[in-house]
Amino acid sequence: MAISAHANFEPSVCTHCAVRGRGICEALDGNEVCALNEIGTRRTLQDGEFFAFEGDVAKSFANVVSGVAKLTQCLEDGREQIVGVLFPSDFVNRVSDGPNSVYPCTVQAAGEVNICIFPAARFTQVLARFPKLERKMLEQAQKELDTARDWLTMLGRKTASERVATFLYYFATRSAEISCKKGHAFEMPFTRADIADFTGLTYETVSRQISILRKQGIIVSETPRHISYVDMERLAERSGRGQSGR
Amino acid sequence: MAISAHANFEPSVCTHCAVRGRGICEALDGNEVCALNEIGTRRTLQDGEFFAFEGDVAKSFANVVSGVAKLTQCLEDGREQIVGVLFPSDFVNRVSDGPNSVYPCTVQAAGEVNICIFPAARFTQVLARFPKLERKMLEQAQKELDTARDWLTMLGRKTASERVATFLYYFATRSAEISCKKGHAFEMPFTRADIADFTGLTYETVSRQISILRKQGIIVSETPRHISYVDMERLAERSGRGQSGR
DNA sequence: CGACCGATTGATGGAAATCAACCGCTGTGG
DNA sequence: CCACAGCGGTTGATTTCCATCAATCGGTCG
Repeated sequence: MAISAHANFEPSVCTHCAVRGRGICEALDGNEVCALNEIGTRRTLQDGEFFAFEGDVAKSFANVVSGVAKLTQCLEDGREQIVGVLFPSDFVNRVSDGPNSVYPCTVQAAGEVNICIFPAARFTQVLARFPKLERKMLEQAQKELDTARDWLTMLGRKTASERVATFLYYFATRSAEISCKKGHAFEMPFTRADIADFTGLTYETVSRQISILRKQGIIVSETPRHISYVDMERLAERSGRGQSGR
Repeated sequence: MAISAHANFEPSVCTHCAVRGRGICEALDGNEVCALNEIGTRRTLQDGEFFAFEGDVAKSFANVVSGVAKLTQCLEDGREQIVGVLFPSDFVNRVSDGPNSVYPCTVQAAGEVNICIFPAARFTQVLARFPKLERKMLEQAQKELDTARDWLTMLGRKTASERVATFLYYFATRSAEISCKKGHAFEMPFTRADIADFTGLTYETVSRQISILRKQGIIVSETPRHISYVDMERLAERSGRGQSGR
């Protein structure tokens, strides 16, 4: 007997996955997501562990399930820049130019990160079967592009204090989206040096700017990496654009 | 009689179009491209003319046919940053989030620009018929993202002289790709102020850095906006990354 | 012709980098 | 068990690179 379109064969690992309803998996129904589950494997990255290196051939793609990862680029003398941040449901891939395309940046865990890994070749086959998946990836790529462009404006035109405010606003916003909690308190997996690599500053300057925000009561933090309160209103003012946490 | 799959109904305006073999149109064969031609209209933008404004609802998309356009973002006090450059075959669109999505940045002609305009709603219908088109757009979005990320590293971590070298290397490379000419001479539609908005510097600093490159013989230019020779090798060295003109 | 714009170059100032000292915490080995 | 090394973070002193302010030039257009 043919499988009914309404029978639900969704794997339980997917049903219980924190990002089932977001990101690329959202595009597929219970039966379709089987195809992804069949080729996907779960893995945990420890703090600082790398998933991929800039210039390596992209043999596998990955969906972030929990935690935060940074995308970085380096200049040959070691100067480093964070060019992207992956939150749960964000997808690392490289479908652009054939099977031998390389990662344009390094992917490194900031804190513990759970990912769902897909072999690139097999993912590409699945992709060919589900146009909905491709549409979802296009939408994600355009959102990432919007974000990257906001950061270009930050790096090109904002002052040190605006940059740090922009970073904190962005991180608080995304953290709240992910955790679905109100109140904008969050755990920060980034060190001061990471924030410096994000904002194009030095870690000393970042530290000073955060101290100022703390003294002004715009943020409250007991330890450097735990933010217990964020005045989003005033942070937005200081970030140089009404809504520029995007 | 049914139309043969091999009959060629490609409109002559497409056949003779400078970007027929590149960008999104490349994805479609002669018959398929009819669908785009039916909804597309040609238009010429004069130097400085705007195609779209940041925050406007994206009612139409456009393919650049000739010339160069800049994508810019502003802070409310007027500080400006160029966040993208459109060369022939680059496509302006916003499929991400429904029919009421807004342009994330302003699109402005730098010099005379020819574009092929598509009403957003009708383009979306055509898109639904041709998955190949969507794939092409995904590839383009990922390439734009790669470019934007390279620029993040430029703005976050490079010195003034490296930034100007990076800009010139990028522009010379893309100009050569488009014109398919060897020798890396090119007409520069950007003013010093535009280059400043690209590199996150002031126009005075840009002018000084270009003067230095001229004195060192790395570039030769009779008038400020015409570059008659570029030593790509030495320019790449000065740009801070072996291949970072991308 | 004079006004204006884009560009160049010089003089000066300031924001952030660099250099440096020190604190608290963690982990480790004598 | 304590000494101490190492790391992340904070804060102060000094330097530097680029922004700012300013003067001038050549070309174009009304």
